[in-house]
Amino acid sequence: MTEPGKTRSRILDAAELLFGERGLDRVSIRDITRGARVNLAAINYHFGTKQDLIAAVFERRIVPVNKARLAALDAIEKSAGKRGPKVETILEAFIRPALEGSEPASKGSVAFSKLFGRCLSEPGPGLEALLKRQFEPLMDRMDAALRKALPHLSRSDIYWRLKFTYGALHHWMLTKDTFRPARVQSVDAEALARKLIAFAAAGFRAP
Amino acid sequence: MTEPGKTRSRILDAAELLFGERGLDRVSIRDITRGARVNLAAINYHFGTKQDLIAAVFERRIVPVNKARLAALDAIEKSAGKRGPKVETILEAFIRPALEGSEPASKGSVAFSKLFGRCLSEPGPGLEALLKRQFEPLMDRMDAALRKALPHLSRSDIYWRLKFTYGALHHWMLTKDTFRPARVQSVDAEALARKLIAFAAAGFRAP
DNA sequence: GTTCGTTTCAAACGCTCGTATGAAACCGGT
DNA sequence: ACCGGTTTCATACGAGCGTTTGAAACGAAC
Repeated sequence: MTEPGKTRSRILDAAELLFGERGLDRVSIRDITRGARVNLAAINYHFGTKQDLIAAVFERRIVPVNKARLAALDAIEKSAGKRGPKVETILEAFIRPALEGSEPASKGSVAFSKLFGRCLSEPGPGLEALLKRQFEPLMDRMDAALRKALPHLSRSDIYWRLKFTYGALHHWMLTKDTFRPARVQSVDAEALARKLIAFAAAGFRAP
Repeated sequence: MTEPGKTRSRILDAAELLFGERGLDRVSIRDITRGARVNLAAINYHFGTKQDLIAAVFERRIVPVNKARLAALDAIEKSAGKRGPKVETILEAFIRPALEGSEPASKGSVAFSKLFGRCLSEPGPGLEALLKRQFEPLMDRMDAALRKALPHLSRSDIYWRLKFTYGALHHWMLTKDTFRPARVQSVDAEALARKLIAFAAAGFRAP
């Protein structure tokens, strides 16, 4: 018998690792239970369907990331006072928690980054409702903050420029160093955040 | 017996449509042969493995797109003369053919857009060599053109800013209007290209 | 009509999948 | 010790998968 009380988290850890490495559909329930060293039926018992497990794996990471994003927005709005925060600061509140949430000092780090990129690009049937619930408040807050920072920009332009920004972010999280030529050095999340914030802030300020 | 001589292209069309709609792994060989109204063994006969079929589906679209990109780069370099083309023009040469290639006046249009976004974000084992072959010359040309247009930028910065740009492009092609709020109007490829070029050109010019 | 290479066909192979089931084990409360 | 709810277990179910195989059909050349 597996060590009691740990089955659930072992499944979540193994699933996260494998889903990150190989994608959601190329990982079977048996792969996960093998990796977690638990019985096959444990997934059904603890989570229900594979789709439910996917949602649980994702949710345990995205919820704290988006909470941190909202908290960061609160903090920057509070300390900016009447004029509101600058574009760079707003983008940082959006980008940094995602990158930090995907790079804890654990071995799940690369896995979650890829999983994050994957699930946010192609949620699949089970995740769309979860994503909508999770992201609508955050996107409304981002929209409001960016409108204040860039009052001449239409909401439509804000939407599209924000979509380009998170498209680039998700793409990086998913692909990391794929196809990077040898002449370009790899970057960590910190450096990537700086580069993306500079790029996107300039893009937001485009005429 | 299926109408002779058409089997191969019927398979390619059906596969493209289904891979685009549902992703590579969620579409079985039987789904494709059902959609194409051909015999199950036809895929093995004409293409070999499923992986080989994926590569063939993708290759028949990406090759003309990248050819058009290189031709567009040729044309703008020729007509710009000594000073070289502007960043916007370079980005247009990169972005527009991809969007045009994915929106022919056929019913495969949305399918290829998603397939393009998907394969370029996560190629999978069979496609990496093809992608490398297809993209290395293009990326070298883009690098050279952008260096000329922005001589103060390091090659590293050019690489990362280009990655953000195509990350955003691929993300849009894959997700289109997912999560777009009702207050924002949908855009066609033409309008998207204009917006992304403006955004990215400003991002390239960031300090 | 015959031959031969190509193409299509029906069926099989060997395997894996996600989900479900009933029994056994566990643990805490009485 | 007994009970009951929870958890783990081994196994089965029903279905589907990608690949292969040998025969039949086809079409062009002689």
